[in-house]
Amino acid sequence: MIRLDTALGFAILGLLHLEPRSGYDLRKIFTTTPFDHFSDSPGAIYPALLRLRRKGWIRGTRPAGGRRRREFRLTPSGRRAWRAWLGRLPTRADVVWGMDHLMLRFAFMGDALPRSASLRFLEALTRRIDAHVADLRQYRKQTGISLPGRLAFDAGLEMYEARAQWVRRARAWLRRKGARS
Amino acid sequence: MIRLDTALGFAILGLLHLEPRSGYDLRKIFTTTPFDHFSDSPGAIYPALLRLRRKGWIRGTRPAGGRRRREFRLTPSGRRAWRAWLGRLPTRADVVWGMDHLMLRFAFMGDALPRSASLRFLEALTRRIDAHVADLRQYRKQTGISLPGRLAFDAGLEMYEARAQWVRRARAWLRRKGARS
DNA sequence: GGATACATGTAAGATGTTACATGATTGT
DNA sequence: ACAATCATGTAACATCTTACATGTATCC
Repeated sequence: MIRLDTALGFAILGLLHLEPRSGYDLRKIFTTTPFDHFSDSPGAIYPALLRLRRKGWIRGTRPAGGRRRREFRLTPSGRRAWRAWLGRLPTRADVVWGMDHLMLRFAFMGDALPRSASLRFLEALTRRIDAHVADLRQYRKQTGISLPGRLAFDAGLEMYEARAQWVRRARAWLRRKGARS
Repeated sequence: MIRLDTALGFAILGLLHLEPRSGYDLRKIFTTTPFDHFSDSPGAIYPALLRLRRKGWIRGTRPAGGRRRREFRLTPSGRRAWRAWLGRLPTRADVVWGMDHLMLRFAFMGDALPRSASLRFLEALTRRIDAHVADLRQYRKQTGISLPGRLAFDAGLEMYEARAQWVRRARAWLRRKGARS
């Protein structure tokens, strides 16, 4: 129904953009970091690295001999793909099905794009979230659900509202910090 | 790494528990409802129905002739599986990787289990979220990240805090409503 | 020399996506 | 008769999970 380009692929691209790393390094990051937890399993990461290599977005050192450390870094075309991904403004689909994605994008954005891009991103995100919250309220008014169902629904609604508040705060912070950086 | 029993399967089980439906009905629900959006594609739903049938959890009418409406309902063993799923208390893994799952479970719980089960569930959830928030704070203190990275991290943290607040409110509501139902 | 951490990968299987195929029923 | 909607399904492909297989470097 929606085409979210694969989260793991772009997370890897983002980490390799910061510095060259091996598959093992990536695994450690995914096991250690509490957020944006991607599969830390070799069965996900090594195939993902292979796919990125086949797309021409990364290239790795090729050490001679057995199983030895192999470091990957972005190619110019990989960097372009990465920036293109980061630069996309949030869509309704992103808000409904890929909020984690959006946060990942925002987190990486500061290192690769000008601050104005982050601000534009947050601005668009505010609008999308507000629109979605309005839709949900509309739905809630029209539809009868049981008490726990309603409570769970409201939990979802509140999460979007909390997110919207955070976006507004983040915009303010970014404007302030940006003014002196 | 973690074994989340498939969301779609249990969502279907939950909907069939409320009333018998066809695959087409389920698809319509998934396209129409704004929350807990599961794939509305026939390529997901019909195979899922087949799997549930093979597990012996649902059975369907078998209309003669071509492609005609086929209604599914839970078997006794399906009802047992369903209650067992609902009755599980939240784990740390649920909080980190499956919050949507948990909300789905809570939403369905009211129709199948006594109110005390919902209350126990929320109590356990509070403890789990609080523990996770403490972990995240700990991580944030120890780790240096860029400004947008930190902002995104804080967004995650705030979502958990908002969720924790909602849980406390939900418990209060449920206790109040329960007292007179 | 053995344990442990470093390091890369494959195989089997589950689930989901997109796109396609097909038939039945109802309204005009 | 035809279109729209109801209704069920398959095929090809991508991705992830679990479990396994294997080799290297370092420390004691």
